[in-house]
Amino acid sequence: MDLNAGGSTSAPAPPSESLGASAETKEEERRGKEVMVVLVGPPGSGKSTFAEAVADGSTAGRHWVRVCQDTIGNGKAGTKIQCLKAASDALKEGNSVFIDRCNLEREQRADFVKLGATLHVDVHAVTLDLPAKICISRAVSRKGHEGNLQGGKAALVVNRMLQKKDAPLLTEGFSRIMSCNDDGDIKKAVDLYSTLGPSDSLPSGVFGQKSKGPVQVGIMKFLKKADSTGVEESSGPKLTLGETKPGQQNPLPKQENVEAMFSRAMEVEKGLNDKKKNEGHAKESDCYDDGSCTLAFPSISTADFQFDLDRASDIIVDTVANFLQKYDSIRLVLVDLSKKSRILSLVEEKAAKKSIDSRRFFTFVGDITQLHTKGGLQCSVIANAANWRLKPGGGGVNAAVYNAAGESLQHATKKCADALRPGTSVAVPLPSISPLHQREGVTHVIHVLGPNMNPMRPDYLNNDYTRGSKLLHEAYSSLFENFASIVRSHMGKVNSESGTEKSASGGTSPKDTKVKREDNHVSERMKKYKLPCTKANAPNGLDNAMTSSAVPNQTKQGNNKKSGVVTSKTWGSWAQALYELAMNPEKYKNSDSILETSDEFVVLKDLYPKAKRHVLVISRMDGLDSLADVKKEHLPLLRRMHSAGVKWAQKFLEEDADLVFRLGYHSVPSMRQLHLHIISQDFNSASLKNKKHWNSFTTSFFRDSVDVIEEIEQHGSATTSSDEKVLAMELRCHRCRSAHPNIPKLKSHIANCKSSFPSHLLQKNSLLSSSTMHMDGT
DNA sequence: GTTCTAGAAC
DNA sequence: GTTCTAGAAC
Repeated sequence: MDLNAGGSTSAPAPPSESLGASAETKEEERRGKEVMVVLVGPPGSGKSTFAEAVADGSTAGRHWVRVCQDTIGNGKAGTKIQCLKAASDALKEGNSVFIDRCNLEREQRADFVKLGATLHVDVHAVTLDLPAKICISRAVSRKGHEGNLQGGKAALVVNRMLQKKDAPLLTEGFSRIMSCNDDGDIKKAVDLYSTLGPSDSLPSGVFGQKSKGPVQVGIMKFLKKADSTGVEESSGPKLTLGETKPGQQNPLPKQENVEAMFSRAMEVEKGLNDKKKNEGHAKESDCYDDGSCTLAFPSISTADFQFDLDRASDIIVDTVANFLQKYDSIRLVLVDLSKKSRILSLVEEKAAKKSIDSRRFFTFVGDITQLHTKGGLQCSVIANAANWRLKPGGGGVNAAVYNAAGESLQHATKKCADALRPGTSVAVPLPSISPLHQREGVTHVIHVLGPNMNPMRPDYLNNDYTRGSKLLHEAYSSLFENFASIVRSHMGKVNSESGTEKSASGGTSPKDTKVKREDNHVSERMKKYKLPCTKANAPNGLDNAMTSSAVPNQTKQGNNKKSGVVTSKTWGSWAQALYELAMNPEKYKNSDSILETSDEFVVLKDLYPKAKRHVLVISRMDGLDSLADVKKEHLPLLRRMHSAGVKWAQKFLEEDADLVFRLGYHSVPSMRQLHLHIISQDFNSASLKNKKHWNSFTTSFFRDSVDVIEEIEQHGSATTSSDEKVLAMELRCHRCRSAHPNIPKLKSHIANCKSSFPSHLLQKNSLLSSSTMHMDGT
């Protein structure tokens, strides 16, 4: 690492003012050569040693003053204000200063930077960026430390401090930032400052920072991740900013200078990236040429669904930026028919503002079904603004895509999904017989359903833009992830010959990790539920995204007929496990978790039991998702589910007579498919972890089975008055009602609380214990 | 529903 | 430093 690169320039005096060479102007002249060096580093990083070494070893006639907060109060630790005063005085007297305090947080440094600006002196940051271990061991072992920070206390403090560390940035107002990563760097920095003559100045910019440094990261974020472009460590003055001509003083960067620096820095980085790309990523341009990595998509929801264009354009730019950051070698094109399209111009404007790489995301005016033949743009994947039935017709993009693709798209779509929920998408491989495939080279169509703000269309959101924006965000994310999944499998095929893991994954290693994690997550869940992996639910790294969107809410037809298939409540993919089990219990008959199966219900041990005994009686009726769906006609079912629950409680009581059981439903369940909880009231379980868990079983959120049945008998439906607010309530013991500050404390309380249960539970037949069982004979 | 994690509280 | 929670992601 060449800390000296850029040269410490031996500078002749700047041209002085020609008029009135008074003492004052001489003072002015002299100013600008003083420098304030803000040392940044935790205790033990060697700040004092650094400052002393320069002050003592200065060979060029510059006078250095060390301002040390640990000694500033008559040899004892003082305040920041004292330091500021001392620094100010020293600078005014023509000295240069070292600010010898930790200065790890931006806020801590800000006042010094400000002081420098006021006095028109350069402010440098020198970061002593040694491994935490070293700092701790030095801080721990030192004796007689000025600030009395040594021993075990020091380790604690160093660790705490490092957690809050903000690396210095040019934008804070530093004209020069220098990082020392080891003792060698420190020595070079000490030499550099020691040999700095009274009228010398050092070049501005960032020096000696590893690639993780803040400036680089910021730029990389715009242009590409450091790891993927392989830009080497920025040793030396990559950013030769504010070139200091001999003799020219080096003023603090003003805001516009800083901006100029950044844009230049970005150019430097960009050049490097381009170079790298040309050298090592020739595939990328191939990939764009054959269109295999390009997705063309229309603006979702902004036409017939009347979504606000301004909001939509924000969401597009936002999701695109996120997506491009996550993946390399992928290109996105927003397409609209009209040249005057407002959404295109809004998106263009906002994308430019966000500095999104225009080679990887741009807008295109044309027909999305004729991009190749009419527009000369090759895109292997196009998105369709679909309707929820995934049917052809309607108008706009949907009609155009189905028309252009022919019947084979309908068949192919049907194989993948029956319907879509707003905010989701489904990728459909386009058969090669499709004219769209043959003529335009489109291999996949991804159907997307966005939120609807048009009262004449289904799932009207009534101007609820909170929900609408969320859904639109989800829609684009889902679309892009589906696209990434296609590209991955394409790349896998293309590169399968080379056989290396990296090439097979399309080089998107961060995402690979993520996919693997998801797989683990899914298989873990499968394992826990002991659901054998079938083709339908098998976790598959490449197709995961597609599978999960292709199997949305309704996996079976005729579901929930009463409301026309799509219910108001949407269920995430994770919420489908009970439904899947209820519909196909035979698939899981070998599972230990299933205690009983009948035509009407399945009894399952809860896989994350919240008490010693916790089982679910799951209705098998398709379309009965939760208590809200229950009507009088379901009463016989509810009674039989209740009886089954009582039977199992009885069985458990035979094994442990101390248990007490409660049977009931969650007002708003997290898992789809009506299920009755049978849970022992000890709540002694490691799976009971949070407030929501506790309150869902001990507040009005838990609806006793007996009450539910009675209510439906009387009113025809169960009240849903108790909403999810009660889940956030304070933690109270379910027996004595005492309040507890957190879950661990609550749990230790309930382990010992012997109070009787609240009378309202005792009076009803809500609780089942060995004594009540005997009395009731049930 | 769980897991993960940032950050608040201690 | 640890413990705990709340929110996001899945």
